[in-house]
Amino acid sequence: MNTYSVKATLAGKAPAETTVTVKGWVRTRRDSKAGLSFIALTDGSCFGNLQIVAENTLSNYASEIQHLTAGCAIEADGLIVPSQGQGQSYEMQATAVRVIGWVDDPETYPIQPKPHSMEFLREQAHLRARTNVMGAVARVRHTIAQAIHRFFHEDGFVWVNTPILTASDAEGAGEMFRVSTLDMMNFPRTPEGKPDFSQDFFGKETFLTVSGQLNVETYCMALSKVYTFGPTFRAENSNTSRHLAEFWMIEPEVAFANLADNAALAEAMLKYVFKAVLAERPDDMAFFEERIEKGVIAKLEGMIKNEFVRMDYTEAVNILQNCGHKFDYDVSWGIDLQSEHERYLAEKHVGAPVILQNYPKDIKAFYMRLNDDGKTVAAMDVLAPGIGEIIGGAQREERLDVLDARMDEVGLPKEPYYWYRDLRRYGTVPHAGFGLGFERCVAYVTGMGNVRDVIPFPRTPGNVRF
RNA sequence: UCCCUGAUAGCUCAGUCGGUAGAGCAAGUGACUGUUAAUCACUGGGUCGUUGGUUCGAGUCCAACUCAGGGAGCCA
Repeated sequence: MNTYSVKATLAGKAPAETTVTVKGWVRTRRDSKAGLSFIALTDGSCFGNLQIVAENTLSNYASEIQHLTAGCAIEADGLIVPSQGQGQSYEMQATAVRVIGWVDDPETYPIQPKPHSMEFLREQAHLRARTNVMGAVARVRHTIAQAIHRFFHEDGFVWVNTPILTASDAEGAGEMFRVSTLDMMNFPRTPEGKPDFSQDFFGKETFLTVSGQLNVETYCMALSKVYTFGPTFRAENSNTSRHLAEFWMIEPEVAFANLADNAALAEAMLKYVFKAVLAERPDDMAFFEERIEKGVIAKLEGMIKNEFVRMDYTEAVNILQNCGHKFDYDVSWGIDLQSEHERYLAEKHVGAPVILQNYPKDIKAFYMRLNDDGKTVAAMDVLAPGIGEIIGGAQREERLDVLDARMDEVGLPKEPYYWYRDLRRYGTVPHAGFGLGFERCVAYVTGMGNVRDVIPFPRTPGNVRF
């Protein structure tokens, strides 16, 4: 007997007049004393449930079927037929229902057929995948990841796996997690009494990566179009809906490209992703539209249709200074824009994503390319309404003398970066890239308000339980 | 890390002026001629986050701590 997914049966892909098998978990059970029960079955293959009609003529009707509760695992055999009731295309007329796994103590089973708060579900991270929301998030997350790989692949990019362990202790992107095999109770010490990392596993102090960018630039200088897609770690004590200690990041890097090319790539990539989600996951998006964020679908359609606004930092400062809006923090040229400023630009002034470009060099990283004005660098941030900075990127400084001057200015030692500087000594070319926070992207697409709810097992300060 | 708010049944919450604990959903039992997070009736279910303090008496007032949420900073 052939097994069919819930998705296939609802799409009418199961053969008519043939007994098939479905397998999954009970969402709800409704009884009718007409002598039958309705079981809503999910197997995660799509948003919808398959309705299984089980009549009291089944041998285990009273003993088992009437005791099924949310979460029970079952297999059912039967005919897939057009539904006699409203609300679903097809349903199964069951000839057998086998219970594979009961729910122990249904009263305390956390996942009940009712609304749960996201905070509660976060405490039940091992069970929350069984909910409508998390199932929909998981499928959309997968769709986005696949779309990103497809977008780059179709455009001739090569996926480069940059290292997760790194000895660069000054990548400048944030606090880092140390990785060590030294005995923390009794570690070897230098004459100065500090930990002697020369006796550690790698012979020097080692961390988890905060960015694959510097590494991926080396492959960019050989393969022209490359990107990373992998986990990233930041030991910042950030407690917000947009930060995780462990998150996934996509970092394309393109040779012979400038800032305008970079912005165009970011825009094309986001549009490609949004189109893919709307096309491939209409069921899940309809759910997000109804229960999570009214208007998400129109939001994405608008992003696909309209050109992203490009705006120079200097212009943004002028707008903010003359808009008449009272900000908690005053705006002047040279400051790092506050969340309230970015939000005003994206949400009020433009009402759509904005690509802010050419920031003052003093508030940006050392590797960003110095513009001819000597004051700004070719950096860009993509600000999305509602979530803020979703992408940060730049054209890189390809001129060794300028890069060295910048490193001196910032006070970075050259020796650890000799390999990064070598890229500028041997066949250097203009190049540019950006970083996309994967969870921020998933949150934006689904309308979910917290990145902790779009990653299966969020890691945040004080939370590494599951 | 800073500011604000919160923690009461399995879940979501109410709980007045300090006077001895409530609802809805879920669960159990029963009713109901195909239901759509069904409906109706009944039943069981509580260390009021932790510790200490004030008081004859604390879910309620005070302090500290823990955790969570919103905002900020840092950033993706």
